[in-house]
Amino acid sequence: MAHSLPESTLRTRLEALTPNQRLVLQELQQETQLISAQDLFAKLRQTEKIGLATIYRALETLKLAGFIQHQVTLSGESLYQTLEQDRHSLTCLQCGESFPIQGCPVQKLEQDLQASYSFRIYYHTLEFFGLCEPCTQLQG
Amino acid sequence: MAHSLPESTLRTRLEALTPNQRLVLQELQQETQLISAQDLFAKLRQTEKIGLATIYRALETLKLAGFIQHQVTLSGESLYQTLEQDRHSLTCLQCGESFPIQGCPVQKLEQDLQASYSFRIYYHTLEFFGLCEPCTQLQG
DNA sequence: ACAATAATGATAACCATTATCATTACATAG
DNA sequence: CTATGTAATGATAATGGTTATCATTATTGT
Repeated sequence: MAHSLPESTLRTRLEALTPNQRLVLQELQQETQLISAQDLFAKLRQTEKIGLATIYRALETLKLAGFIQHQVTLSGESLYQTLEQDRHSLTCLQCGESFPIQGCPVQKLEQDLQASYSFRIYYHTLEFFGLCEPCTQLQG
Repeated sequence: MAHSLPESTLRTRLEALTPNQRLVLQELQQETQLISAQDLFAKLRQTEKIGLATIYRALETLKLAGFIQHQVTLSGESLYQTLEQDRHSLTCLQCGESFPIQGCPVQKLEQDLQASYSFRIYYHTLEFFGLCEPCTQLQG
């Protein structure tokens, strides 16, 4: 994972979260793929009394606290995952489908940048775009 | 650059563009940083009679034709640049400011993926997020 | 228990992007 | 050169995920 904070620091950060924020974090930790705020809302709403605005606010807080990362799809929707998950994918420009890739090759680079830019890096996004096999067939 | 198509293919692709699409491409080639569709519109509109919708359509066409790439900022705005430019940056989650980084370390990886995934890769996005020096001072 | 502060939920507002549609430019056949 | 189907264009309405607003409820510290 990107961060290796002392255990005590992590506990402090976790305890600083509100119940709802913890709820959102727990749900994210269980997801097997990136998820949008709207979908998160739909899932949590089944069992909890929680508003959509609270979801968005929790995501913002968790992001600034270094728990989760955030990226925006080509269609403009925001997707979230925990820092530990660090998943990346290939996305087709034509049909929009995404194909996950294995492993993350940017860890080393992230450390190098950290040192040379005096910038506290929390996470990175790395996505590839092009045409998937079927769409390649269709339009050269 | 990501693509090295034969010169003749490039010429064919260029000739297939409409005047407005060429206009947008030329403006993008002159930019020193990523630019939004709205800003592109504001600039071109100074000297040309061109509608905002045409800008968006041109960007879509140029993207699918392999001339330009597209990424979405955390605030939801789309930014464009040519494939050759291939610029990346560090962005502060707090104040939103972006700091360009030198060089692109993903070229090699892109080729490897190309081979193993049967997916025609046009471009990638690689962005780093965290806190800039000033914002780090402010909130630990 | 009480005041001060933070969090929450419902919903209105925002705004970049997309869809619509009438109009204009272009290409090809005759 | 003109007719006719096709593609591109511009203006603007519609869309939809996200953010701002504000009254209400929980939480914290005294």
